[in-house]
This record gives sequence, structure tokens and C-alpha cells, in this order.
Amino acid sequence: AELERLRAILATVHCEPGEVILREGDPAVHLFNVVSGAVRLYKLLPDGRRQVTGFLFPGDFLGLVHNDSYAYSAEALAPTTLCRFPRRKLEALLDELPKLEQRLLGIASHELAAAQDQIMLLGRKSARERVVSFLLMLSEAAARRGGSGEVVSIAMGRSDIADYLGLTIETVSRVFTELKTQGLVRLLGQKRAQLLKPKALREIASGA
Amino acid sequence: AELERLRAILATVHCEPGEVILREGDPAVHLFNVVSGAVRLYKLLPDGRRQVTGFLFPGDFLGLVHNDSYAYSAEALAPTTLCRFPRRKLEALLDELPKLEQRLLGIASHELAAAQDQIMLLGRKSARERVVSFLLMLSEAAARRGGSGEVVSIAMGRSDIADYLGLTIETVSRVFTELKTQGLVRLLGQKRAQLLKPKALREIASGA
DNA sequence: CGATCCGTTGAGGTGCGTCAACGGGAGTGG
DNA sequence: CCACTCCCGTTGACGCACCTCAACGGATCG
Repeated sequence: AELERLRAILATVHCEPGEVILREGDPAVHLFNVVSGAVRLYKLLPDGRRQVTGFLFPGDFLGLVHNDSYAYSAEALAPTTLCRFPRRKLEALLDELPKLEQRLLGIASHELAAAQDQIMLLGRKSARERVVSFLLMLSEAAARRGGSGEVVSIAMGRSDIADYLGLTIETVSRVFTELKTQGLVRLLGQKRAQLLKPKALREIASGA
Repeated sequence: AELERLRAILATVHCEPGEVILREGDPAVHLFNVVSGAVRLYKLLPDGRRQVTGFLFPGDFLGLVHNDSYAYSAEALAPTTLCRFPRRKLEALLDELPKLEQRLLGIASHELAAAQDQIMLLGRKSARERVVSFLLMLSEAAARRGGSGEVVSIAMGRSDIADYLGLTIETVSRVFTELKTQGLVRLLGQKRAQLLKPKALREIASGA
């Protein structure tokens, strides 16, 4: 029954790599759900410095908002399909479907926890710890979607990774080769990596 | 009516400076609301590195949680009074009081936006930009609570500021004196500062 | 097969961290 | 009220992790 109500107000949208889905500061008229593909979220400073605040994969939500305008921009990383909900209509449904609101609160709490982990990473971890944390994050995201998590596919380019981790592309690259040299990961082309010593990697990521 | 229901399940708690209110990883049995005083939230790495994830002031909420265990620790910065709600009882109320759930969702969205600003700050801003952003944040928090925001009271010590901004206490101190030298702020003892050129400060903070 | 883009590698610079000494404010006891 | 003490903050000298700038290499696509 609830799904019916939702289906009635959604539209399906396709985006090509690099296409802008929404822009920081724009009035928040839609919410989205990622069906397939991958998305990067980011904020910009006036001089062009960029901080990627997160990556989205199928099943993730996009557009939870506080002041009626988006807090970040979003672009497709790969060919991507999204479900789009008009925010006003969805909010109207919230009063009738309390389950839905509970789900949204759960999503928001989960994102908040992820944001706090990212704050810890950016504020206190070394470049090496950051990159390893990133690889493990990808691995967990892949495992949640059904893989073993041992081989991770890296959908984003080095500059997305760098802007996500608060580093430069050169530093990210150097850490990758360092991890390879030390036998901790194997690089399978530029877009995939195999995690060879998960336990050691988890220790590095957690700062031990 | 709603307030009555809430009052029925709350308890009032006092904390002295430095006292632990809740600990990261502990089962989340309570939610809190800050009545008076100030609180720091933080996470620790195994080797002791600390990241302060935020500061709370009267009116702020504490304990929104995702996995049944707290995502961060919280300590009183000053003598503090809190309202404490048992989480199970509060959740039971949620089904009956949808307004309350909407408020929680609003709070979570707001915190999420703040967390993303902090991510931008930690990932891409210089030490100077971070400290100025911090002073403006305090100024806005003070203005929201009724002051002009020109003179800000700095309730926390240098090490809290450093761990919040991803810096060391020495760097924080150096930036303070640099801002003083440049006539941008006046330091009124160690716990208060006057913002002399708000417009210039806002430009610095935003990275222009 | 060529062009272009992205990633890698190298050399050198710098912003912030580290380590150490100093100073000053707040509380305490005389 | 003063002197002592302790703690926190400040200042200085130096080092290092990461950034910057530059050249190179390799993948992808037409």
C-alpha cells in the first residue's frame, strides 16, 4: 500500500557520467533514490577548492535537507538511474505514513554516523590511514551489495578520492603504490584493487 | 499535551566540568537535551588521538543514534544541566506523536548539514580559515541565544578547539595572536574575544 | 595508430606538527 | 593582601608529512 503511494509520485531519471543531479544552494524540490550507478556529493569553496562529502551507490538516498535548499551538489560518476520524488508531495505523505518517516529518520541517523567517521578521518588520520579507510569503506559497501568484499571496484577517479580524503591526487597515488609495494593490496588496473591482508588493513585504518 | 507526555518520562541530570555524560560504543539507553552549560562531543582513536565532533549549548539535542550504541562520547565543558529521556519510552511515544518525530528529523537534518560544513572545513580549509570559521560559529551560536554576537565567550580550552579543528594547540594559539596582530579580533582574556571586522572574517572563513 | 586524459613518479617547498622553554592567570595558603 | 604553585596558553626553533610543480607513462577511445 505504501509502495503504491510512493510509486504514484515518483519519476525515473537517467544521468550520464559527469552530469549534475543537483546543485548546492538550489531550492530543494526533489528527493532521489539511487537505483543503479554511482554518485558523488561535494561542496565547493569560492576559490574552487572542492570537498567530496560522500559517494552514493544503489539503494542510497539523496536530498535530505534542512533549509529548503540543498547543502551540497551531486553528480553522476557513472551512467546512473535515479528515482525522483517531489519533496512537497513526499512530505504530504509523511503525515499519513509514519513508517516512512521512521525510515527517513533512520537514514538521517546513519548518514550522521558516517559523517562523524569522516570528520574523525579528516581531522586526525594520516594520508595512509585515510586511503586504507577508504578502501575498506568501498569493500564494505561492495559486501553489502553481495560481493565477498575482497576485490573492490573503484568507480571514481583519483581526484574524487583525493577530494574525498582531503588530500591531493599525487598523495593518493603514492599511498596506493606504497600499499602495493608492502603487499597489502594488489592493484588490478586503475579501477579495481584486491585487499590482500584485510586484518592488517583494518588495523591501519583504525589507527592502531 | 505533548509536553505533558514528555515531562512524564524525563529526569533532570547535573554534570560538573569534565564529567562524562555518555561514552562512545555504550548501549544508547538515553537521549538528552542540554538545559544549561556546555558539552563537547568527541571520538577517540585507539592510540589516543581525539577528534572533537561538536559542541552543544542550551537547547541542543544529544544522543540521536543509529545502531543502538552511541557514536561518540560526551563530556560537560562547564557545569551543565540536562534533561534525560529513556530511549525506549521516547520511541514508544514517537508512534503517537508524529510531530515529535518530525522535529527529530529536522534536528538530524540540521546536524547533518553542520557535519558536512565541518567536513569541508577539515578537508580543505587552512588553519587560519578554520580558526576564523570557529570564531564565527561561536558568534552565531551566541547571537541565536540573544547576544549581538560581537563579543564571543569561548567556553572551551585550547585543546578542545585544536581537536575540533584538526590542529594542535600551538597552531590555534599562533593563529589567535596573528588575528590579533592584524586587528581582526581583540582578545579579552583567554575565554573571550571581540570580532572587530566581521565582514573580513566572514570572507576569510568562506575561503575567498 | 595517434591523441588525449588520467595516473604515476620525482624534486623541491611549505604549512603545520613536534619538542622545548617561557609566561601569565587563577586559585590556594600563609 | 601577597606569595607560591600549578596549569594553561604562548612563543620559538626545528622537522616532517604532505603539497606544488613538472615530467613522464600508460590506458582508453576515436
